[in-house]
Amino acid sequence: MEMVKIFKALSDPTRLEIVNMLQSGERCACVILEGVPCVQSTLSHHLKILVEAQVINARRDGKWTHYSINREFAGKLKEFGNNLESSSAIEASPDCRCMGE
Amino acid sequence: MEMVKIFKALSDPTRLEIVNMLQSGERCACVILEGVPCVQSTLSHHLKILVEAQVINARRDGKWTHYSINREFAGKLKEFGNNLESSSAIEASPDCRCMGE
DNA sequence: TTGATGCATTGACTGATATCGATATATTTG
DNA sequence: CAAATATATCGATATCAGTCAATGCATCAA
Repeated sequence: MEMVKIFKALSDPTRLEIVNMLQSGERCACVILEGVPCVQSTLSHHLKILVEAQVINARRDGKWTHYSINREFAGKLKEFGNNLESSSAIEASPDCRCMGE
Repeated sequence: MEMVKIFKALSDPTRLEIVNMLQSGERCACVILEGVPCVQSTLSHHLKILVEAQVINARRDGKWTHYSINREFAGKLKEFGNNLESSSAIEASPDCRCMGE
């Protein structure tokens, strides 16, 4: 269920764009806003979803909030990919019911 | 946009369950149905979304259709995770407008 | 060819989600 | 304190997505 929340957070073009933007380092919301095709309130909403899914971190600094990629999230996603890659090597389906007929 | 489609496909509990199921090898739809809390028509819908996102492969074999993890997808996801992990090491935000003030 | 089986498609319903404008809150500056 | 700035929240709306029952369409077996 945790991974569902992560994938849901990533399943929006604007939010994925935000994540890409943060790949070059921490950014505050006002700078992110300049690179995203929506108004401030919508951006705030997207950022909240990304934070709640623990995809990104929020760091409050006075007037500004700075956002960055969450390392643990990056690790989880990599692990998920690794597991998939090894399992996709399995071609047979020994215990598929259909096979026994 | 391709990754958005992939993440959208993975952002549903039932579909993620299907992907997990396929980690132990290829399965036909009738077997997948047994491990999933929905009726056959709904399952068919979910499988279609996963196939269209190229998350899984469909292999028709007479009456049955067998599904398996798509290797290329697994690679893409791993790569995405790798990129994130390296970029998340960057703590500074040298070109954030807010920093210069 | 007829009936049974596996899977796909359609249509209707419902709940979730993205979006925006307006407004609120918090912080800094004068 | 008042004005300005950065961000968050709220309320409304419109579109999207998940679910099911019913039905369609192949394929296989008798």
